[in-house]
Amino acid sequence: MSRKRWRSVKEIRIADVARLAGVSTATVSRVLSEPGKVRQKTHDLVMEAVRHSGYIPNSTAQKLRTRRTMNVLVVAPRLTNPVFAEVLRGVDDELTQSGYGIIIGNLDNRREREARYVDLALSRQVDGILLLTGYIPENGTRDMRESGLPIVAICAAIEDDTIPNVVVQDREACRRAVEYLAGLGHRRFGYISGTPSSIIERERFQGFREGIEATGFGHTDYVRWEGTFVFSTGVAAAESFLKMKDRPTGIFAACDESAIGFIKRVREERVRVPQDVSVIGFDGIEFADYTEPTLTTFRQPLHELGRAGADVLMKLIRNQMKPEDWDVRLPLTLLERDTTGPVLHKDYRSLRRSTI
Amino acid sequence: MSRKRWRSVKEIRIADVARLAGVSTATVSRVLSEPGKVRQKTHDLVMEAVRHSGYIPNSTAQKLRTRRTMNVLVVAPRLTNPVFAEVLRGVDDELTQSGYGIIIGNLDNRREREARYVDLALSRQVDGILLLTGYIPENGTRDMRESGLPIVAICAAIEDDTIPNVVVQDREACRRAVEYLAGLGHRRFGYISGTPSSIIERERFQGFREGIEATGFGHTDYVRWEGTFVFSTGVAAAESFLKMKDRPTGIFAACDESAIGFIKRVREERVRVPQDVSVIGFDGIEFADYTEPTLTTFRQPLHELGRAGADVLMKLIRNQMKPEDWDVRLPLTLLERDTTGPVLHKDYRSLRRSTI
DNA sequence: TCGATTTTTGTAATCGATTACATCTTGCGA
DNA sequence: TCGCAAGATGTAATCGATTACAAAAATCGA
Repeated sequence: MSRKRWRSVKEIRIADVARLAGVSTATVSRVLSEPGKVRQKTHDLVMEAVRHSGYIPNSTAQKLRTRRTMNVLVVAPRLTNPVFAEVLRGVDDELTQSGYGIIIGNLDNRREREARYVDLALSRQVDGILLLTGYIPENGTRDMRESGLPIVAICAAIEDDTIPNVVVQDREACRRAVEYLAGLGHRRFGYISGTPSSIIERERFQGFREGIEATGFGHTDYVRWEGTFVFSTGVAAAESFLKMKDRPTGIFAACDESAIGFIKRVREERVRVPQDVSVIGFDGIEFADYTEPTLTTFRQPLHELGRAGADVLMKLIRNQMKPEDWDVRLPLTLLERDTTGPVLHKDYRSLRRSTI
Repeated sequence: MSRKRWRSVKEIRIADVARLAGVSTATVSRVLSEPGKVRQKTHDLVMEAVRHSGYIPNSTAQKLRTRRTMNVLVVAPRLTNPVFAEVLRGVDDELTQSGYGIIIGNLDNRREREARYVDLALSRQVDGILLLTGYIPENGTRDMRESGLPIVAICAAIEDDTIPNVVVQDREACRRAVEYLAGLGHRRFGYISGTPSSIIERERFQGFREGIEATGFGHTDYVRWEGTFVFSTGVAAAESFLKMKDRPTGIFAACDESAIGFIKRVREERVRVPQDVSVIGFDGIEFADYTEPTLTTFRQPLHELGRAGADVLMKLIRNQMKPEDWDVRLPLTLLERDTTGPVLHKDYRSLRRSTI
């Protein structure tokens, strides 16, 4: 098997172009980056040389000299999570348009991975940082703030005066979720949690509890199942649910995946959704519209969240930030679909008889 | 609202450390990158200065001098596709371990976006390229090969002697899919396609047809529904299916999403899966295990694919490539789940007798 | 046409590291 | 103690662009 070897491309430098056009490197540089500063005739001469030689500036040299890398670091807990993937898409849309590149920092839910990205920031490989983590990564000695680079938090808020937050109104939405279930007649609730240590989870649970209190039944009758933001958490919650005598009838899951896992498992045991138990999710991932029954959930404006976060970051990089733009909180939309419905039985005893 | 402004971090350069330690910059550089080349005493002196000053080398300057960027460009058709997200995870695992960073090139299914990444390659912002696209991106004038950088194709093969392919045995798997359905007694088949212009789709359809021919019934009795690699393609195929008089009983979808879309839609019309129609998908995304019924599908070793691709690329970058490693074709695994079953329909009773 | 002013272009310093080569130390054997 | 090789460190060139400043050319009015 004889393969061609990599073409060893002769690298064309700005000096080569200058020689070809019979001008200095300064002039070539100006033609390429300062429009209108060079006489038309010279300009054409240089452009001809550029075209002819196929010259493309070495971006590393540019970066060194200008101190701008035109790259942004995006740190996310897990890229295979459709929520982050979609946010990243929004970020990408916005940044690409302005000529910025994206370096991804995928933690894959392992915190030890964050150190690497702190170093990356400290060694000035990027002009700014987008955090989807809800906390400031550190490497044991130092944290990302010490890079002096602009940082913006998306998805999960960070409590730090120097860091703008671009997030959704989770807490309000979670409260509304409970109110919605209560409005359908539900009185006993279940909460399927996300990763307990995460800011997002804390916000959502807080909202859930506020909702419970707001129902005004004078008591907080709910079960809480702990887990992480994955399918299997819902399955585990379902196992626990199935063993209960007095099952809750209104379940709120902190993410769509666990809602889906829950539904799948309980249906296997012939529990009907929504007749026997109503389930409401959170996120609005595309997949939630393809389950059976289709999932009632709150849709996050994920793409918009990414765009807005990137926009704020770029303003910060360019020093065009106005204080009133700092914090953004986008609303969520309730998608009323088929996993929620009115309580059909006033008394749990009769419910059980009719189901089994 | 008074916010703290970004700390203006004073940048510490190698010269500062050298002065602090009372040595030359050359020595500092050697301490940091050539272990054992500097006398222990000097070494400790320098390290103390480094620690004390919190020095981290400016990576842009390093890149310029060493001509190594330690970055890799990964071009993918669409990042919100769970298949690519998972492959990217594998790539990330492997590259991160070796100190490489990832710059993402998300085409978002829009080919006009590829130009940007060609320029990025030509301006030497990366040391190598991983293509998940199945073709060589170009910017109108030049294509990525002209960067002279090592390129590796994953997921979708590229026919170019200079580019190693790290892919799966799609064609074989697709053939087996048909054989599997045929083995269950199916004689009329349906094929739900992916994006027709993509290499992946062509490979899979080719395999499907080979499978049909291999059944040896002397005819090719199948319907083909065109679409792209998304849920809605399956829904559209289902609409067409539902209108047919002589419906096929064995459906093969070129990806899990469209299989899921198909199943959801036909079940809405009380078509039973697998009693009335068997469906088999392709990819093995996590979600396929949470549908109802759970989806029979071929699992791609996605994570492994990413790792292997990254591994080949790094070998190429380091010039350690042995020709026999060039092409990798990983096998797929059939996950027999609940959307496939024997033909039950009475018209086929005779067939069943003869086959089973 | 001349000189002053403005515009265009060139020269060389600069960004911050690495590294070839030169020079200085050290260690060791005679 | 001296000489020489090996080892450690320093000096300065280098990577490839941008840009401050200097110099040259063009423009314009008198």
